Amino acid sequence: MKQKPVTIKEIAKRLNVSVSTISRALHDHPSIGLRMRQQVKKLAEELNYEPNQAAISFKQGKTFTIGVILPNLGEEFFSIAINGIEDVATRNKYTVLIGQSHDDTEREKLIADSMRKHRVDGLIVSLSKNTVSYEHFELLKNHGIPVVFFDRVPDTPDSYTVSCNLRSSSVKLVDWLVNKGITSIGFIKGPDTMLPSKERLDGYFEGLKKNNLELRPGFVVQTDLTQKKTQEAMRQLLSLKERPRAIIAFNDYVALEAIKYARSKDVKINQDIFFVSYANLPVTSYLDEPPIASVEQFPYQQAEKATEILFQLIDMKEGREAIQRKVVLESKVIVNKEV
Amino acid sequence: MKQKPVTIKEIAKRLNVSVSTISRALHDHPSIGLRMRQQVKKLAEELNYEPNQAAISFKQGKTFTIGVILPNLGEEFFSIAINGIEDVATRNKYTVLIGQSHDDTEREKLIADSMRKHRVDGLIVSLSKNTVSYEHFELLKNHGIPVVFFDRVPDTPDSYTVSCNLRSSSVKLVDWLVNKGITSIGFIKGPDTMLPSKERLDGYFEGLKKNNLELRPGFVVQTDLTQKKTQEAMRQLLSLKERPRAIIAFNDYVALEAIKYARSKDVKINQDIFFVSYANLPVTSYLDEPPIASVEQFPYQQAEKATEILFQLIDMKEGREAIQRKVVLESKVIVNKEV
DNA sequence: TCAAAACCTGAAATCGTTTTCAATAGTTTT
DNA sequence: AAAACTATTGAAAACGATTTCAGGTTTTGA
Repeated sequence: MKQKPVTIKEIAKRLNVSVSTISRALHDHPSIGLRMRQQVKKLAEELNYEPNQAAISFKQGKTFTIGVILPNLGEEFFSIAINGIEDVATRNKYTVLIGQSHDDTEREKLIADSMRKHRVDGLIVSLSKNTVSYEHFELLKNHGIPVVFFDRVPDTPDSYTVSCNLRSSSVKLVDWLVNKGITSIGFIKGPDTMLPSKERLDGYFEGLKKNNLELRPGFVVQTDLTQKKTQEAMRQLLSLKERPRAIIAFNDYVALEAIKYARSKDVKINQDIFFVSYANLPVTSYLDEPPIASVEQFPYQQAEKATEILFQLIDMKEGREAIQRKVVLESKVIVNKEV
Repeated sequence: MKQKPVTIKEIAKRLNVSVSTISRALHDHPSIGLRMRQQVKKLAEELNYEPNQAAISFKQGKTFTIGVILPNLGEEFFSIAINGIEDVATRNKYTVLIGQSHDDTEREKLIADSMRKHRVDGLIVSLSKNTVSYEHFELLKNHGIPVVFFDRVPDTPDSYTVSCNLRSSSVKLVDWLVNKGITSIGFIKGPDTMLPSKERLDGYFEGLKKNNLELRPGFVVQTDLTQKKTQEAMRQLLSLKERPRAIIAFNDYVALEAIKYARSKDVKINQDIFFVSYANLPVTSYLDEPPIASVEQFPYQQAEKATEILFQLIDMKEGREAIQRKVVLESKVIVNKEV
């Protein structure tokens, strides 16, 4: 029952050859004869030999593990992203270590530290909404551990990032609304610490300008992504003498919360006020009055691309110059419901 | 920049003592003098020494890693459960390897295999909905790797499981509905392969009997948890000459899908038909007409308990008899909306 | 004062695998 | 037939930390 694992030594002993031969045979090293190779493989099979990963990691100084730090698996956006990471990792015969920062910078640091101690070969990160400094990741890089960010990326020019073009998609959102005849557009922005938050806002401004609309006072409100602050933001918008006809929300969760609040104030969703947002999460399909449009940010593709870059960084210890530091995917406005 | 990690050897060399002394000093071994101990620790600190986990794993034959296999992180139930597992693991200085079966038994096998190869010290599993045989986990056990299941547990008597008492909560659901004056109750059951599915159904039957209601023909329909089958199930219920006044859905996702379908057929939710379900997921709060009641299954607590048991199994290589094999938590009916 | 106990430290083996450097045997070239 | 290859294998070191066994020094007890 408690059989101890078969080692290469055991096989060597049985075949009366050296361990080096076994190792080479199992790796299809060209200098091993066909007969011997087959013999070894056959016996290894019979004995259910499985290489001791710990020993290999130790010897090679690599763990064949990549770390992933993201805010919250409960958000569909990230759980989809994980799939992209896993798929690429599996393809490369790597395993994935996942940590959730829960949007807490301290926790993020702890996890980064733990990942470093576990000597992951590389790290994929989507930043906590509160993170403003990146030393804990610099530390990793100094230890020779490459780091690639996706979606919630830092603004440092030398870091590797994959993100969506939210500026252009924000412009597109405004365009789309204006095209529907809606010109009174409010905006719920996210935390100022987040780069993607700024991008959205800039796009909103650009969209207004492009359509010759002026920014009305009180039409931009802010949430820190908590339910409470989102409600407060929504309260502010609803208290305006002249309410916006449409509201661009930071993401679908914010939109959901805002919709919920508005509904509680007897606002007729998609009649009095339209909502549009970002992320296009599957969960919104269950609402009877979902945001009428949402910007698809392709979490799977972002994560996939980030992981591919990470593996390039892991593999090529030099010649990194060839790798693009900033990858920007085009996002897409998805219309959920025609008005 | 590409500084190679400090080893115990390096410290030994600098202090002109042996590596054994360093190792002992760092572990507070009693046989090391106070002066030496402090000296070593000071230098280790200065050099930012960090033990090579791979080397330790290798030497000790333990990876200090537990594996987790669950159907789908995208389901809030499981992403909450993960938190419980992570917390307990962190407390025990373990890391967590996560794999998603995506409800595919083949994938589940592959992951279990990969976990075994990575020599995880233990495994937490919530079964894929399609899994009917458990050899792939038996294999792990034969290799001395303990396995603990939670929520979606197998029916084998000798496995360690943590689950919720769904039978009793189903009875409670029926009681609650009857108490509201609703006696015409339909039931959307899950796949027959799942033990928890059977439990729910049994509870439903028991609840009917207890309240002297008889099972009406066509009132029990089945879904395999896909959207399509859920819609089909709902279609069947709605096509009955006498429709049920309330429907007990397998879980919140099924309920959401069923509600969506019903809505599309112009059924007035919470007027014509009431929905109740299982899981009590946060996401349902965004619906304007959510299931009026849901059975809270305490994913965090289930996962936490399962992980605690796993660590008991890992630590006590013998004396396992003391550990309870079947832990059943009481579930609770949560009322979302008074009728 | 001398033996015994207490205290502190070092040498070396060990874990499983990979890899470098040789070494042998057999084969081809000249 | 000697020289030069080629093909195949082995021996041993290395990776970093832990641990057993033993050795040396100091302190304690009588």
